[in-house]
Amino acid sequence: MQVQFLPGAFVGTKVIAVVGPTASGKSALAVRLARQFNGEMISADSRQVYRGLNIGSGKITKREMKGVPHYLLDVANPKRPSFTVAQYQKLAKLALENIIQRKKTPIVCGGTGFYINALRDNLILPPIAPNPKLRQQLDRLDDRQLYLKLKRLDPKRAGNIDPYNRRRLIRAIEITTMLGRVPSLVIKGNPSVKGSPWHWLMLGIKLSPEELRKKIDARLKFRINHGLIAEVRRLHRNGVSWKRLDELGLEYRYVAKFLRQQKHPLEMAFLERQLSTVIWHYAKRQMTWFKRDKTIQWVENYREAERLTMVFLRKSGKIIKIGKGL
RNA sequence: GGUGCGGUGGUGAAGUGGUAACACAGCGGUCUGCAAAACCGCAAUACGCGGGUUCGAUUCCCGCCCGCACCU
Repeated sequence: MQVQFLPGAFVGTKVIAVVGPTASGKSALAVRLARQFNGEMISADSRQVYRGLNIGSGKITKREMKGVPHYLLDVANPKRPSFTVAQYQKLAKLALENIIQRKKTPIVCGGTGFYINALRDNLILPPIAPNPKLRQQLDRLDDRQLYLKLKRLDPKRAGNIDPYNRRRLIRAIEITTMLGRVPSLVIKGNPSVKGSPWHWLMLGIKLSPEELRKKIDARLKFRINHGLIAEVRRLHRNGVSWKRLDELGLEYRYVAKFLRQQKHPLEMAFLERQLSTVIWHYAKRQMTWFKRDKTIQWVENYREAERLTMVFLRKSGKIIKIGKGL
């Protein structure tokens, strides 16, 4: 019996998330769910938010969307490193509310675990914007000095921070420094979580390491043969600096290096191998992030995802079944 | 055939008469405004083979094997 859901047939405070490592097939599965369960997509990908990063970021194409609306794609300018989790949280929340209001099922799909958590757990992100001047100043200090400084300003935070990670050290100091002026906002130490007003079904795509590696390599090959290099070249011509491309990581970082060095075409093989392992590293980092989240239910195929979704939506939701016999 | 140089963990590459750096790859992990980023930890059945010198050899000597270069 075919089960379908009529538009507006259930009221949702429910949202579905599809997570998993890169190249695991999240988008395809999520779109399929969206079509079956009257959903709309919210991307949770820190690179797909940028305009012009398409092939390299694996952004879904118009065609692959199959008519399902997608949010949080192409919302930022790649030239500037302005986009952050905080920004994402804000925009995604708006999109989420909008979708829910229209009685659709929001499906959050992406591989940026931090973004998903920020949205889902309503992380309280300190209301302190990055301060470039202060950062520049702090950047002159070495790790040890930064650590000691933080320890003086906010011993609690110093207690649980990674003392060698200067990027985070700097941000922590930035927060306490700015926070000092606003006593009412003292969330020093380890800030927290507000909790979500919605119910979440967390679906994770499970793949064996071997399978995943194969998919990564196949996809990479495809990208290289279908305009990846040209995309990066174009981005640079349009004003995205080499430095910025480097920050963007993976494909953008290594293809940019490749282009800059003007290497022989033979070096292409080297580029491909290099990218393959770097992307693999990334996938592993994603896995260690998702592994920690015990609320994720791991599925191996669409059927399992579909089943869980059905159960999830049915719980206290109004569902209309349309069987053959109806 | 001769001469020279070299053979160190999966790969690259240091080094020492008292059993061996480092980098990469591998594996594990952190994560509250750059998160495809940044950062941390672990393991390694590693000194070509056989002799000799020595208290002790990966390090010195001899022979052999293999690679590279040059010579005939």
